[in-house]
Parts: sequence; C-alpha cells; structure tokens
Amino acid sequence: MKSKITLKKIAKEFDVSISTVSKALKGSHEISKEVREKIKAFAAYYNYKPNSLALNLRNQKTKTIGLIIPEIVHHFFTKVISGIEHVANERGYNVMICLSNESYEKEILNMDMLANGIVDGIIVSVAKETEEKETYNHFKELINNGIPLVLFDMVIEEINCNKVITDDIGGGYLACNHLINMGCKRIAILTTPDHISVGIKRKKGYLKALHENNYPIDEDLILKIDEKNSIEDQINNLFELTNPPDGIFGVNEIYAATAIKIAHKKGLEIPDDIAIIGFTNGLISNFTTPPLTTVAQHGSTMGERALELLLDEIEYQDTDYKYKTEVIKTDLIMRNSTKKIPKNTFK
Amino acid sequence: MKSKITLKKIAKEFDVSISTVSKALKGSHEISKEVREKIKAFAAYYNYKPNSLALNLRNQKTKTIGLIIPEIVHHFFTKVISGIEHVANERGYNVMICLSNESYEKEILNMDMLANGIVDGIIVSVAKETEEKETYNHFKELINNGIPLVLFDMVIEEINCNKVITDDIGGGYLACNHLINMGCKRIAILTTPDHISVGIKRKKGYLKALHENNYPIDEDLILKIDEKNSIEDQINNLFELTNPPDGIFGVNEIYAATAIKIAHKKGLEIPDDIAIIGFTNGLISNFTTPPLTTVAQHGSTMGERALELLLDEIEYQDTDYKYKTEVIKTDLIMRNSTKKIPKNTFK
DNA sequence: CTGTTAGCGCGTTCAG
DNA sequence: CTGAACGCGCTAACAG
Repeated sequence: MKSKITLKKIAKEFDVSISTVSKALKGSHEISKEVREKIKAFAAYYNYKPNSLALNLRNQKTKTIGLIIPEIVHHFFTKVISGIEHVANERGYNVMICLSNESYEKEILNMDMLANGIVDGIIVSVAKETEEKETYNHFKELINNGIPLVLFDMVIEEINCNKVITDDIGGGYLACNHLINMGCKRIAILTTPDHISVGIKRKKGYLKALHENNYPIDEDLILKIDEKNSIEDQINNLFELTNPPDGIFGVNEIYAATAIKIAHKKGLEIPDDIAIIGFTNGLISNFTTPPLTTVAQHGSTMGERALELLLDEIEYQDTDYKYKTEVIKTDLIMRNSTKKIPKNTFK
Repeated sequence: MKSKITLKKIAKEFDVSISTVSKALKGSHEISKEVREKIKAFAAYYNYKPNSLALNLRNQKTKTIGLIIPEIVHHFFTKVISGIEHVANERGYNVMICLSNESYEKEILNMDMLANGIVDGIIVSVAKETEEKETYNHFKELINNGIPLVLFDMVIEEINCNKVITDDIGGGYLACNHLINMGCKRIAILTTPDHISVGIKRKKGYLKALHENNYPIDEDLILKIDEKNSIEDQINNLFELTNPPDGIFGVNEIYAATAIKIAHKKGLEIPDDIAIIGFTNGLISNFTTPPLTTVAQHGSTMGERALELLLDEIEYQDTDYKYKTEVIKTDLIMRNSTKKIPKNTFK
C-alpha cells in the first residue's frame, strides 16, 4: 500500500527542485534534454498523475459539474444522464450525480455539498417536496454565490437562470388529439395532484385538445392520482363508471401501463374497446401487450442541452450573459395500444 | 456575481489574522467571546462554507467515493446506485458516478480521473469489453497505488480485492428448477455469448437443474444471443424449431420480455402453451401480459454491501486487512407467466 | 538551464 | 487571547 507519487518525491529522487520536475514533465525547453528524459521516464514508470485536488485549488475550477435529480429509477432521468455524460466527455468535464429522493432537505444538503468548490456549476431537476413547499432560497443563494445553475424538467419560473423543459402542454395536446383522431369519444386523463407542474401542463394540453374539438369536459374522467395509495385501485374506479372512457391518456408511463393491466383484467380489448396512450418513451412501453403508443420526451437531448447551456455560462467571459429557456418538443411514437379504426368511418 | 467568501476575506473585514477567524468559527476558547460571536455572525450572514478542495487537500481524503458502471439505463444498476447512495448518506460520503458504456477505454479514463486524489475509493462493475479483452492492468495499478477497490456484479476473479456478486448459478438453478416443477419438458435458455461471465453462470445453474432432474441437454434450446443483431429475430428462430420449447428462461429481463412478445405474435398462450421466466426484477416484468415470473437480484442490497466493504477498507487502521467476496442470494418472484398446472398431476 | 518564491484555502502547531 | 509560519500538491513569475 504505497502512497501516491508526487512532484516532491520525484524531486527528492533526483535531488532537483520541485519546479524543475514540474517543468520537465511538461516538456519545457528550459530544462536540459537529459534531465527532462530522465524525469519523464521515472514519472512514467511510477505512473505519476498530478493531484487533481491541488490543480483544482490552484486553478479555481474543477472541470466537474453537479447533477441533482429526484430519482434515478426513472428511465427519463437515466436518459438525461446519458445525454449529460455524452457532452461532458466531449468537453472534458466530469459529472457528479446526487439524488434528492424528492426531498427538500436532501436537495439542500446536496447543493451545499456541491457548492463548496467541488463543482463549477450545477444542473437540477427540482424535488416534488420543494415544489410543494414553494421555498426556493437555496437556489437564490447559489446564484448569489456566483455558481451557474441550470434547471431542467421540474423547473421554477421565478428563479432567474437557464432552463430546459419539455413541451408538456404540446405533448398533452398531441396525446389527446391522437385519441380524438382515433375516434375516442370519452377520453380520460390519469394525472398527478395539482402541485406537480408537469402534470398540470400535460393536462392543459389535454383540455386544449378537447376544447378545440368541441368535446365536453367531464370531471369524472380527470383522475388525479395520489401515489400514497394504490395506483391500481384508483385507476380501477375509472373503469367502473356507469359511463366509462373509451380512451385513456396517462401522463406517465406507469399510469398508462397500469391502465393496460387493468383493462386486461376487465376483459377489455385494447385498442378496440379502449385506447391507451402514455407519456415518456421508457423501457416498459415496448413490452406491454399491446405495445404502448406514447409521447416521447427526448431525455438525452434535454441532458445535452442542459449541460451545453451550463458550460456556455461557465465559460462565458463578458458580464452581459442572458438566460435562456429551451423547450424540447415531444414526438408521438405510434404503437398498437391506439391503433383503432376511426369509428365514424366504419361503424 | 460575487465570488465565494473565504477565511481570508473575513479576516480582512475584521482586520484580524486568518487563523483567528478559523479558530473563532470552530468555537475555540482561545478566542475572546466577543470576537468569536462577531465573526460567527458575519460568516453566517455571508453563508460561509469552508472550501472542500482545500480541506481535502489538507486532510488527504475527500469523503467521496467513485462508482463506475457500464450502463445506467438498467434497472439493476439504478437499484445498486440507490443502495450505495443510501449508505453513503448515512456515513457522510458523497458518490461520484461515472459510466463506462461497456467500453474498455472509457473505463480506464474514468479510473484515471477518479484516482487522482478525487476519491477515497472506487466501486466498479467491469465493462463487457474489458471482460472480453482480459486485460486488467488498470485495476492492478489502482490497487498498487493504495486506492481501495470493490468490484461488484461483473467481477474479475484474479484481481485481489473486495467483491460483491449475485449468486448467478443459484439463480439460474432456481429459474430452471421452477420451470421443471411447473411441468415443462423442453426448457430453452436465452443467454449471452460465452465471454460474459454472468451469462455463463446462469447457464451453469440451468444445466445443473436439468442434470439433477435427468433432463437431456439439447443444444438447440441453448440460444446465445448476439446483441449486434435483432434480438427478436434470434428468439423467433427458437419458436420455429420442429420441436419447440414449452418453457423459456431468459437470463435477463429484456430477453424474457421479448420472448413474451413473440409468443403473443405466434398466438401461443402463456403460461399454458409456454412458460417464461426472467432474471432481474426490473420495471418491465410487472407490466408484461401476463406479468413475468422472475429471479430477483436485490441490486440495492448489493450496492449497500459494496459500499460498506469499501468503507471498511478505507477506514481500516491495521495492515492485516483481508478481502472478502460476498455472494448475494436471489429470490423467485412468482407471477403469472409461469403459473402452469403441473402436467403430471392433470393431463 | 535551474531554483526560489508566492499563492490557491484551510487547519494546526508554536510563539508571543 | 492573537498571529506567524508551515504544509497539503501544484504552477507560474521571476531570479540567478
């Protein structure tokens, strides 16, 4: 268990000064060829690597950026991470990933940790609890301390920084409109409670599509799922309505996949008796029976853009930097859970 | 964009020395109560936090550990990360996650990066390419440099360090045995090419179960899937055999779920015509039709144990530390893809 | 061609 | 009670 080799040790070995070694290793012509080669060979043999801590301290930058996400067991976030890693590699940065577990406390803990000089900038998707509490001082402090911040996915309007968001309204519209085109007459939405902004936005898109097509809005068909209780039970209630839906839009993959599961249990045919569409093109969608039509969110693009914006800000020289909000469009991925022959054509 | 506050700046503010400030903030009784309070108040107001880089450099430890995994878009790895994060939090450590993308080069790059003083220890699941190449010098160097290393999941026998592995043989045995108990007569395995050790081990368990039950071994039923080509096409061939299987064991979730998909296409009933079992209890298994019986791998337990072992080594004082290999048992998660009435009882 | 010095931010002697 | 000096490992400006 020998400890790491340092400039100092090499210097002692050859009985020269530390700076001579430093220069020699950088191939400086100030140092005689002879000494240079000797030192280089020795360093190579002992696998010398400059200590990053010391370099970072000296350069006042670390070439690493911090990422705080609420949960990692989500396909969307893993895609975001892939995107971030991708551009981080290209531009010579490292990524430090932290999980807030949707907790306000842990989000702050993570931010404090990262802010102490460890990273050059931070990318955050805000925890649900923080969004609920509506206390955002930790973000403001961060910005006050001059540490670049990019929010993505779950963002906060009032914080002045770069942002990357999904076009949730457009996506919700896309989904609902698709069901309408497929001939559905009673379209339900499985959404989140009111404090989750992405759920609200996707619902807004849903309502917009209904409105444009002169569909009535039926509150019975708007199910706000409380994740503290059984998701299956709540969705089940929808199927037991006297006037049940013939189309369902789940604002995430789990809700939609669970709806498929329950439809099967009820002996309904998908998509003939009921069409189902999800949001986020994750791992599950491809393996349900039938495969789930879904609104793709392009997580890795979001990750890429988020880091690019962050690095722009970090590496920006002048003082007139101005923040952007990028909206990433969604796409419809057609699969068999909605391949319904339009009713008006046939029946 | 004011830059971060430091001891130096506080010292200048009150016209005292840096060390006075340092002591005051630590509540040292060497400093007069008056000065102490004043400085503390000022520091709190400006949200002073000691620079981690400087601390780490001074203390020669960083309280962060590195994690290198081949891929993040895998439910298993996200569970491992959760487990690691969990004990990291408890014990005051941070985690730096890096992706090797199954590439030998990137694995080395990541290790070099982490080894330069950034982390106190490293946890790795070896990339497929590394396993294929069988060149493990980077691990040996790391150990030579005195940096604690824990391998998990994809491990290398010949490297002398702590290890945490799944009981893959036991799991394969469990899966195959279950199919036998369900009355399957011709059991196929969807496995990996021969250089992937976990695939080999799961197959070994499968063969053991066949052997114990006096089942013949039919090479036609052993399908080594080449992921460079279409998984669906390869599995499809299995169904077209003149003597097709009535039970399938997929060594991972994707293979098993794909088998379900194809069985549907062929118009087969699951589990009556064909029973299917997977490995790894991921997100997909719960949402196939029927839900997939599977061998659960306890990723988060593996993560917890891996970090615990690493911290044991890091914090160990004496020189007689000896390495362990922990084997994490698997469990059978019964769902409907194998709920077959034993043939010998009925038919 | 080589060495000295200073400084990144911090904590810890040791003198005063 | 307070401050100067040192060292963690490294680089860069400046002397020699």
